[in-house]
Amino acid sequence: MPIKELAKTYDPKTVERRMYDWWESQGYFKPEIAPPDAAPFVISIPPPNVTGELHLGHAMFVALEDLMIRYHRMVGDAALWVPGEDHAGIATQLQVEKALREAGTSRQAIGREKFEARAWEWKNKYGGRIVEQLRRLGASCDWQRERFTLDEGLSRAVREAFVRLWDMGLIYRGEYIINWSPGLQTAVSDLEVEYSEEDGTLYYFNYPVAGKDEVIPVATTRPETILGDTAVCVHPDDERYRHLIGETMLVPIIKRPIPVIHDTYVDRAFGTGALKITPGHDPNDFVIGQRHGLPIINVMNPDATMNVNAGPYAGLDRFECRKRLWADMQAAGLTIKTEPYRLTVPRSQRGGEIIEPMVSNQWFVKMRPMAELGLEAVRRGRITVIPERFEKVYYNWLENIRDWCISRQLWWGHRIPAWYAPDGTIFVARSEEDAYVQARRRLGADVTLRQEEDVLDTWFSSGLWPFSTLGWPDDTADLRRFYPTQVMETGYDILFFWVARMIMSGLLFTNEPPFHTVYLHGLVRDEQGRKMSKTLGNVVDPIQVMDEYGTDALRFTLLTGSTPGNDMNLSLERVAANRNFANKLWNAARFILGNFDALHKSIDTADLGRRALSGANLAEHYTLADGWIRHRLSETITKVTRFYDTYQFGEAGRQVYEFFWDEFADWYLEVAKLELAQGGVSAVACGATLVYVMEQTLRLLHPFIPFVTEEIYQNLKAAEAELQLGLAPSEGWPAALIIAPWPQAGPTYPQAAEQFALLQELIRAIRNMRAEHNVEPARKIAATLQAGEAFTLLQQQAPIIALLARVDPARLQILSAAANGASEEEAGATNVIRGVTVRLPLAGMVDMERERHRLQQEQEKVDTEIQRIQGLLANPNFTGRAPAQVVDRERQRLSGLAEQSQRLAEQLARLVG
RNA sequence: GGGCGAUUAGCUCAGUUGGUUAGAGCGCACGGUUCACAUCCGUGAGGUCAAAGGUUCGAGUCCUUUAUCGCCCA
Repeated sequence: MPIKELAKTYDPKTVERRMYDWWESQGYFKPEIAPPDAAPFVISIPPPNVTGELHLGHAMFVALEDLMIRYHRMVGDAALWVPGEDHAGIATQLQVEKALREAGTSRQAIGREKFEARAWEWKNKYGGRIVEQLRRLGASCDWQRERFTLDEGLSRAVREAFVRLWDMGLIYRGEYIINWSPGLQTAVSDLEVEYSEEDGTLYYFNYPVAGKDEVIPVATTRPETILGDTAVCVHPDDERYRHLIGETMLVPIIKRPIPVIHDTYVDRAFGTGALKITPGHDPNDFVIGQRHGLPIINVMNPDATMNVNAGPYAGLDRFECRKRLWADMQAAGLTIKTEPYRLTVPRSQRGGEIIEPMVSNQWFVKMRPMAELGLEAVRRGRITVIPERFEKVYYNWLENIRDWCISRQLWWGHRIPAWYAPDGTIFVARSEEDAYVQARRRLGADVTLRQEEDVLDTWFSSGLWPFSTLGWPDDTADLRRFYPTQVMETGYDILFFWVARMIMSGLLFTNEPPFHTVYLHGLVRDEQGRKMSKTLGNVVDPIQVMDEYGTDALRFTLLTGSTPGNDMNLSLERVAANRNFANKLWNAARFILGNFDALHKSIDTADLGRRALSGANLAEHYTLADGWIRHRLSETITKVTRFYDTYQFGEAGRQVYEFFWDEFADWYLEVAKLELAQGGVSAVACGATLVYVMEQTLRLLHPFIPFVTEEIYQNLKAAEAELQLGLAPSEGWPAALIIAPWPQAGPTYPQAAEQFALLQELIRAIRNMRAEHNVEPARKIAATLQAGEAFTLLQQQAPIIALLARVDPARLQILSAAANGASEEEAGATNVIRGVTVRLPLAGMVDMERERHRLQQEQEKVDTEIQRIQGLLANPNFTGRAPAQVVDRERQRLSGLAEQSQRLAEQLARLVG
């Protein structure tokens, strides 16, 4: 019966889409495929911007989260990955506005309602794109549970949360200094402002005292704010100015009178030792202003032009105003000097425009009480952060948290559920109806309400994500079964923006931490460690990488090349190497499948009923190599599972990689060629081992590289079933690898492992000697092994040695220790491996002088090591304090080395003599 | 100003309770058309683990100081 032959190389393009669609159609992404009593394992996706483009940050989180989800699915948990997207207020609004501009209109021209309609159109048009791209990465999300922050359910959650916060007194509205983005014409939160050190100018000038011939010199970096000054402040103990406290000053040019006040906040040594106070446009001045009951004057319009309070400068842009005002002050003789100055400029995280601190009427969340909850949860270990060091960062931020400005002057977002009565009374309610009910009760039946125009910060809704996506505030079945979630995996750059806020709101609204573990990954940078940016032109597009190398290669690279919390420099060479790994798996499978027909015959001719093939019956027929590779597989399963369970995914991946390539492919497969060719029972045992190890390794790798592993698995399964080889796993072939049970470590074969290791060393030694002496690779040579205790072992395994070291089987002599060198007459290369002396009689090919030198060097190395260990063992501190295991190991090494040294000495003596 | 991270082979990176002779991929050198794979195979070279000090029987790993680069907070 012919079985389907695999292509010579693995081609991701023909597999990925088909496989993903199949998985999804089978319902494998749904938690319901696990038994109803299975423990849930839930991750809420970090919702990407609905109109965004896939970047490597997305690829990173998908790789990590999909790995965890797939692992837990295989472990048998009810794995649920809740997908969804974020409406990303500012970003999306900007895109829609840009489109409107291109169409020759504007948001203001079409009005709020039409704008919102356009934004939804935009969302529907481009929103599918990012989702498609997540699928492309292999994300095994339950798409039937997909949510969007602006959908009806989540909007309801937002209103509910807002109302509850208001009722608890944790939301307030008022005039405070906030960060104003003139370009976007909205307030932004503290987190959305970045500070950059830049070269600027410090302007020194004299503040004239009204009615006197005195002045107070002050300095500022922003002269235009002079127009909003409401005081000059000096230190109470400052001899220079003390006598002027209480005097009235005149604001330059506009000549508005303001007082001289005193406050110990002033640093006498800095600048002139006197401060101008602008409560309307400086956060520190705002605080001083409050302390002293100073009036607040706002001198700017929302677009950062000067307003009527700026008198003659009204209408000018702030920077133009700065120039003109300074020039006018110069003319008036008020200026002293200017000097270059390094200043800290607040810039918008989005777009980088200069942020203006401005007093404005906004909505705020009082953070202290919530922060306490958030701190407690982590302090008491209800939430663990990986890596741990970010806990400190988290504490530090929450301990110094400031109130959160949540209102945005945008149209795309959750409109704040607050209504104003004509008299200014605020009614916060879950719906307009509710607001009216409240209002009518207070203000009479004919009251009319106007809803707040502002929308909420996008992060307000994101903060509810882990529970709002599961149905909160309703007590849904999903919420009961899947909340709290288990792991929150995301980039460390949004620890404050998002993670901390989810923790706080989860604790406040659901009384539970929304997840027990926070796993933070780092940024993906370019090969030189630079941040990827469009302007630098070093952006790597994950789609292109997947096109070229396959999704699995990209995933494996991201997963094995990074450690939690650390940035990663992505190297395309590494992606290529991992593509090669996928191909290696593919070809190993191809080899195994290619032998199925022969195996079929072996089974028929071997004196074994097919039913007797499995398990213990076959174990009797395992060869040394079978025992060895099965032993190594068991060890690998144990180790790798431990790494998965402790979030050391990179190490887990590397371990399987090395096991598969360096041990299974490089050694076992080579041995298998021999066994299979011989036929009979041992061939059958070999076939069983091949299938078993291959299949188990595919399981270990599936969470990393789902596509190639599933494709191979399906081929293996189909071929085996067709030929009825009886080599299926004991519990049968699961329908798909994605739902196959996670491997359990099988029996170990320590003796086989040790013996095979000796074989490997011997074979490597022979290969090494061949290479050193330039023996043509194809040439079969003679070899003598003086085996010592390993005599029986080596005799039995002689065919393997012959094959892998390319020794002529007829001229491979294996001698017991007693029998001494039958081929002494021949000069040759020699080496000693553990107790075994290897001699290659390479007549005429060996430079005896060089050989002697090499042996001497070898012996020196061994002797140095012997001395080191002898010293160690002679130290009572070591033997007394080191664990017995460690001491024992050293003792064993010493005896091995001693023997090796002795043998080397013998060889040297022979050469000399 | 406070805090954190990085510094390991030419390059990109691993190295998690301190325990043999510090690893991988790529690159490099030499050699290979062995019927799974040249996206491959074999062999090899290459590291005072940033520097100094300390703890310890034992330090890439823990502590202190310093240097360089980067990030976060103020």
